[in-house]
Amino acid sequence: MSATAAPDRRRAILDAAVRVFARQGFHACRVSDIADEAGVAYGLVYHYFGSKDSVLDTLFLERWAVMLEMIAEIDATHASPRTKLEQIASFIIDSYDHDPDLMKVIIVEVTRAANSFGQTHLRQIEEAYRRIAAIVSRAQSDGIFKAEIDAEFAALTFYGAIEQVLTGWIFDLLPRGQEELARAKKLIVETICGGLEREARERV
Amino acid sequence: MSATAAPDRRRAILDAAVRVFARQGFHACRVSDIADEAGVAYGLVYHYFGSKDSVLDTLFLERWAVMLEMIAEIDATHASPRTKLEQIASFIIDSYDHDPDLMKVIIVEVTRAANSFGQTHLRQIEEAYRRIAAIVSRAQSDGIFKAEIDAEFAALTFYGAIEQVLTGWIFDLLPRGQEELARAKKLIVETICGGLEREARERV
Amino acid sequence: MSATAAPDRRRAILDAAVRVFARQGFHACRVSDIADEAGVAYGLVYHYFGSKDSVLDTLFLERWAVMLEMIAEIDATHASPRTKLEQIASFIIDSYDHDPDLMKVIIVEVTRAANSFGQTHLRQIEEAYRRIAAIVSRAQSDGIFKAEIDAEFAALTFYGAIEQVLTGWIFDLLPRGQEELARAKKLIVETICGGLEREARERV
Amino acid sequence: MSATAAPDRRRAILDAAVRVFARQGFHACRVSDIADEAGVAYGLVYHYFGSKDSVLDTLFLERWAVMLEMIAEIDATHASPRTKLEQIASFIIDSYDHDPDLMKVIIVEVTRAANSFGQTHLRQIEEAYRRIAAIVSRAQSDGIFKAEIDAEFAALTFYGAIEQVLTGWIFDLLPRGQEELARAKKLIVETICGGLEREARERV
DNA sequence: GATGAATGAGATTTCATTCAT
DNA sequence: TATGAATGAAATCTCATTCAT
Repeated sequence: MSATAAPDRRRAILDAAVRVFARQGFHACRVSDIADEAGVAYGLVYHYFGSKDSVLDTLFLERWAVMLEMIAEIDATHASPRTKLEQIASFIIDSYDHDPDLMKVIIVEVTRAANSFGQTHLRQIEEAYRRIAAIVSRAQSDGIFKAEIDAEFAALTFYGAIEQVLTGWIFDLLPRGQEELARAKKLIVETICGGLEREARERV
Repeated sequence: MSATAAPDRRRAILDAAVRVFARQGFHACRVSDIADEAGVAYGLVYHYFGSKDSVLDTLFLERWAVMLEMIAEIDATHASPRTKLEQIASFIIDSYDHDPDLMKVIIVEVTRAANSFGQTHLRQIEEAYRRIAAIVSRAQSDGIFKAEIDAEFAALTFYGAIEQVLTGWIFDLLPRGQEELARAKKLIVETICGGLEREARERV
Repeated sequence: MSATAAPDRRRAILDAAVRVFARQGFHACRVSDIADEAGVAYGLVYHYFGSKDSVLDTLFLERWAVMLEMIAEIDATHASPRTKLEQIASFIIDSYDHDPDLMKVIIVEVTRAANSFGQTHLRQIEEAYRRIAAIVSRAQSDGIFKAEIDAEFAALTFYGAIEQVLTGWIFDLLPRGQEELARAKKLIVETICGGLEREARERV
Repeated sequence: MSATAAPDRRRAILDAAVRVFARQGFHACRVSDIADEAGVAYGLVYHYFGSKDSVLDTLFLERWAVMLEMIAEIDATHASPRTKLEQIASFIIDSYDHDPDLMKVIIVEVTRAANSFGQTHLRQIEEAYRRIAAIVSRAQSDGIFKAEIDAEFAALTFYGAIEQVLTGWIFDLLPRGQEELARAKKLIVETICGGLEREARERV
């Protein structure tokens, strides 16, 4: 660590891009908006990144790598399947809590626009599903999860539920406070693992 | 009424737009692509629609109205909550089966980009959640669904699961045949209503 | 005169055009604006007039012919030169009083934009100057007007003064009431014929 | 300071615009015509000016500011009212002599189209009238000009006369040589100040 | 590394005009 | 006469990207 902290302009550009993309949307913003927000010259964006797309790519890839790594770590523990899923949901929701703009950009501009973004992103996203599916799959082998629901399918359902709840917060369709976030972690997993229905014997 | 129906150019433009949006994406396509696909002159798109956005708007609003109507009808029956949810899932999946391009456009370009599209769309989307939530809510009052999971929240989870599965098909992350579609209807509902976990007493 | 007055659509279009041109300007208005204002279908404008330009042409030519005729009539009388000029100024100002929109259109869109409009208009406008110049010229021969000011030149000055005053009213740079209009007739002529300066012998 | 002055592209665009506007008219020319004439890329026009309108605005405002300044300076001297008016007429005619294209653009496209151009321009134009009116007004207080002709009114008349003569040159309705220009300066003022009529005692 | 003027392809949109009915 | 859907050339403006300094 040096006394004169060199200003990391590259980082500044990425951070500024998050704010700008979140505020205006990827398509609606101009490269100059990013430069202005970062307080750097126009051309510097092109010094560090080859294109506007590349800025978004970098943002996504950086963050998604962390998520993949995290899922792997969680899966390596000896926790129960439900606990593992809860940890994954927790991680994603905490990510949103910590940097809502970044998560908004990733969900709204990348995950949901996989169209425009080449196969690279799709493969990354798929990898996350695969890792979640692996957890489900093992739980099925262990007789903890029902065998009749495809693991891949269950993974999509699980991730889709989380993403939709995040989308609800992002677009103000759902109240969003510390308490709600904490509750959401439990409820998503309770819904997906335990189901909405009360067990037959519980019913009045 | 004549045997040879007058060509409805407005309709032709809308139908062409679905194909073009699905193929190239809303942002990547030009208005001339739509006109070419529809076999009409450039300006006619602007004769019937004020702008490129407005074409997408119309497409979404048209289809979404059908969905809202359908949910209302389903809710008006005396079926069980699980059956109602299954009918909703069936309808959406059948919609995809019947016109995958249109559903792709609605999911990829509108639902997931609610950002760019004003509050109008958000309100429409919200209305669908609300209607699903109403079904859940009643099931809770009736003691069929667990009371501890907010109905709004459950609705989001349910819809998110369906949308993600559709996204899986759209982006070829999931096999997509008649059998898969039929299975998906059951499985999504089984996951959300019954949960992934086997009931305790079933476990070995 | 018939009991069922046939609606003169051609006239209606011309009258509507005056209002629309005055309100929005020739370039800023669309042919459909004229049709709407006239309460006729789009294509009818093209039935009666070959083009948008032609509508303006017709308006100008119609009115300008009246003015040329009027100048000729005035010149044919035995009134004094000053009286003749005063009658011309009166006629123009009365025209404005009677139909300010039409005069606005003629001054703002034609007279002052002679550029865009071919030589036809220029020749018409020139003819008016020539007729005024003839009056001045004769007054010079008769020893009533100073001989050292070219008649052509004096005509331009005279007409320019009137047009500028009209412009002042049109753009609200000058108060515009019945009294002002009446006063203007006198003052323009007094300025041009008598001059702004008091005669030497009158000065204190 | 280098011998080879850096090319001022912004200036080049403005100068090119004058030529193009004068030649083709503001509405009839395209932005690309300006860029071509200036020898710069299309987009540079938009880099320096927000719009085509803004190019014309800049041209007008630049020149008009010079004129307002000049009137103020002339009025600050102790010359006679007639001399002051003659200096103003001289300045305007010299401006035309020096850059006929620019004056054509200002007269034909702005002054005479005050319609399209917001109130900003109208206020500028009005200010010129006001300054001329102030000169007249003082001459009236001093007993040199007739009191019965409103100063505002006289200013309009005076300016209108000059503008119409310029228009005569612009549209080739009047011969235009060095001699004619010099004569015009005298004659306009002689007309407006001294009047067209010979004084009674001079008449035969 | 850093700057921002310069480039120009390409997009949306407008609207005068045509024409089948 | 009268209609207005249909046409498509042309215009403005945007903005990602390049590049000389």
